[in-house]
Amino acid sequence: MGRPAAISDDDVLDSALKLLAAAGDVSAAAIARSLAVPSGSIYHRFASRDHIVAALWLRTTRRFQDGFIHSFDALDAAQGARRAALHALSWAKASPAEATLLWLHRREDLVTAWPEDLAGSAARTGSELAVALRKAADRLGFPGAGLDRVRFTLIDIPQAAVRRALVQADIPWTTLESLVLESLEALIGPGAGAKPVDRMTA
Amino acid sequence: MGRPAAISDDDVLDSALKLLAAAGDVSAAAIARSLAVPSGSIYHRFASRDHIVAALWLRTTRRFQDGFIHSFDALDAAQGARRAALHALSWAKASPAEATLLWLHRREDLVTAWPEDLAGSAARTGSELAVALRKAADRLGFPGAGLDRVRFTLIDIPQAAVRRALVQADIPWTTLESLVLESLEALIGPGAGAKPVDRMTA
DNA sequence: ATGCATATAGAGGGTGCTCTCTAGATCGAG
DNA sequence: CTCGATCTAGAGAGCACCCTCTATATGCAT
Repeated sequence: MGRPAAISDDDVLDSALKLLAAAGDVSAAAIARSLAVPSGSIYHRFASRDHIVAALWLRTTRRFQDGFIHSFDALDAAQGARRAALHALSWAKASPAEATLLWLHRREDLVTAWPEDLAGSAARTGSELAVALRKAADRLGFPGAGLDRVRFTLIDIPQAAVRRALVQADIPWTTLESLVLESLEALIGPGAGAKPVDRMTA
Repeated sequence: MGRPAAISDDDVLDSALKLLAAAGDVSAAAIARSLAVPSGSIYHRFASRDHIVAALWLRTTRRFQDGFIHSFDALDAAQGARRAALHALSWAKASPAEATLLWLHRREDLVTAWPEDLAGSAARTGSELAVALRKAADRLGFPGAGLDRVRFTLIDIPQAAVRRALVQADIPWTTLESLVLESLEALIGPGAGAKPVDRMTA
């Protein structure tokens, strides 16, 4: 088999995650320092710095998304939606560094040029989410452009709650859960979306 | 008076904003290239790269925040709240690059080390917002910890809508306005916050 | 034991950025 | 016109980082 590896691929990604959450960016050199190996060893596994961060982004996205999509496997659509919305909160609570990576940064800021050989993987991951949302929207009774409403409710608002938690450490998770659930009820609950709120006069 | 300046401070900030929105980060060298002046001229006005980005962040925050806080000057509190929530959308629509700067990046990622001499300015800006929110929360009938609810409704949810618009260009602004207003009505409208939604059984 | 596959080890070339320093240009005041 | 103030002009020192290259170590199969 050859000489055993001193570090694993996941070691590199874990180190990159730690550095990213702390400093806001990563360099291959910093990862190597953090792992106490020469930078050459890093490049033996990953073709470039961008490959490291892209792989980390993919791993993190899939870790979140698997649980998110799985949340829809409830008996009825409404309960699945509630579980999915709250999943972002519980996941972020358990994995704040990964949540920071996904939702406090832009993917294109993390990865300067997305590697060619990971494009397919990224596209597949994106499609999975799109399909799950489309299905959830249909089951909830929001076909067509109603998808925008469902996505805002199940993704954007929960992410906003997570951002708030990451920025303001003293806010109780229960408060955020309530706010997310109340919004959900108003936006995609029974009888929602019928008529918009009466406009302001000015 | 001395030799007239070829570029103004605002020219530097405008250039920095443009580069930031496009590439996700700025260098003093890139700003100099963009303005077609030697980098020395940049450092004649700003002590460091961090001073440039910090000044830009402050200018942008104040531009948004002035309008936001002003929105509360309505006859009744509820209307003021609606105007404030929608202000984020109209401002972002008019200034997408500035909205990108404020809400698609973390301040600490933009500015490596916040300059000492701008700390007071930043603190003052933060306090202004805190005071305005506190006052709005009280007027809306959400004292004490109710502030968290008001902040989520008037800041976090509108920002989530803006992020969605910046990421997904084809979503109609009217859709986002409806979603923001409906959430607002549910979270801080008349009779809101009384009882949380009935919990899921699992 | 020998060979091959697989890793580590570590130096260093090339690049780009931050910031400094000196020289020169351009204005108003007296 | 001369002086002082203010700015541009531009080179370059110092530094970090990306990535490559060669040399060397370690394990399994035969």
